Amino acid sequence: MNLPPLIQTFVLHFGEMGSRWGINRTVGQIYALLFVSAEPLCADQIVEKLGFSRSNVSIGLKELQAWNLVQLKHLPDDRRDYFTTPDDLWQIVRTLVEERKKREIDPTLSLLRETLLAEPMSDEERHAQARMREMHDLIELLTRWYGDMQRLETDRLVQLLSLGARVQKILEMKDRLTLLPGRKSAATGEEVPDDRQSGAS
Amino acid sequence: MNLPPLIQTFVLHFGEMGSRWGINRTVGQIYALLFVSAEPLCADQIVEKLGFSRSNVSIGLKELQAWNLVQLKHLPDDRRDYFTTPDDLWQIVRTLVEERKKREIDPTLSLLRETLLAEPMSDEERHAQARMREMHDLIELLTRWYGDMQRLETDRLVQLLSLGARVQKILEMKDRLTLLPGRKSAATGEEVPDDRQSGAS
DNA sequence: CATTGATTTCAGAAATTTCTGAAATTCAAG
DNA sequence: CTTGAATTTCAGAAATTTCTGAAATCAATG
Repeated sequence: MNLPPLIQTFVLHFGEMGSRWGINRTVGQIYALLFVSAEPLCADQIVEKLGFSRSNVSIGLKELQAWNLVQLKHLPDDRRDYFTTPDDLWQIVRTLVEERKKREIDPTLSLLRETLLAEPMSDEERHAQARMREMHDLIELLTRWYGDMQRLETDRLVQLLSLGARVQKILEMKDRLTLLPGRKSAATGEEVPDDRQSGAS
Repeated sequence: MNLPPLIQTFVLHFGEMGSRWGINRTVGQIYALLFVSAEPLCADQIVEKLGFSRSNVSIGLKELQAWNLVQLKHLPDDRRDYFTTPDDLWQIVRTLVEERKKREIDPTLSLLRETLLAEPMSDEERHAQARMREMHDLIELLTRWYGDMQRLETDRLVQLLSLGARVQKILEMKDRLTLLPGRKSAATGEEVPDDRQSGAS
């Protein structure tokens, strides 16, 4: 491995982490390297820096492409493919979550839905089914929430995340508003009379 | 494998999913089985139902205990350990997230913090460090947010999740309130200087 | 349409992970 | 203590995953 120490540390760490996430070490390291590199790299440069075999790098890059985690660039007068990660970290996070959802959550939801249609043949199965329904509902709640967040613009999302627990206060305010008779909930967004005086102070 | 079809499907699926999550198939299956079982099970019952070797089950259970994912029960006049999963699914989710954070996020944050202290020796390292800082800040934002959510009572959390994108409307309302000069934010009840974090993008 | 260089494929080697059965350990009760 | 049921440990077997180098494929260029 042929890297400045700071970068090497980072690359090795991501290799390790990758393997805990079901991503193989090589792929994790390649990604980490691309992530910190100022310029796009081609396969041979990666071979040179990480010391894997050419074919291994090739397969790793293909996997990263399958996950939509890298972008292809081309330099003029050079037909090699050069790879980078998106500059925008939020974009990376979105992609990561999206792909994991596609591969893990969605199939699980389908399986649960199917299983819930079956007629239980025993108390044992009846109980299992009840449990699966709980899981199904919870995953669906989370998924729906995630879908909503995914759609927000990054700035809004960051704003919301930064708010953290303080959003709690807003919910309490919403409750107060909701309690006022003859009004619709501000939170549900149906008809909020534009009256900024009401909840506050 | 000695299970009603409905349960078997579920157990096998979770075995597969487990392996994508860096959890081995056996452990995933044991967990799934415990999850849908009405009664606590002891190691031998698991052996009987899943057909693994006794020692394999023993190791799997130990791993689940290390993850805090199972509870121990004892029956009167029986010194075998019986295992269950918590009834409350939200508790399960909390534990899962907590443990993954402990094993994956926290070490990564430490590594990033350390790396950011080093003096870069080249432009290459300087760029890498800038990138790592972005990552560090983003993870910290997410972690902090997660900490806040973790602390909410389940009911509040569910309420918040159910709200989904509609929370957006509330933020807009908050903005309107905030814009009025010389006022305290109705939302947070505190003085409102600008939002703390401006994000890592 | 042949040449050249880049890239991918693939079969087997190497490494890692998982699994097993036998032996060792633990611990409550006699 | 001893006994015996329950559990854990551990060394090696089995299975799976990762990695390699050689050969095949592809695609731009003269």
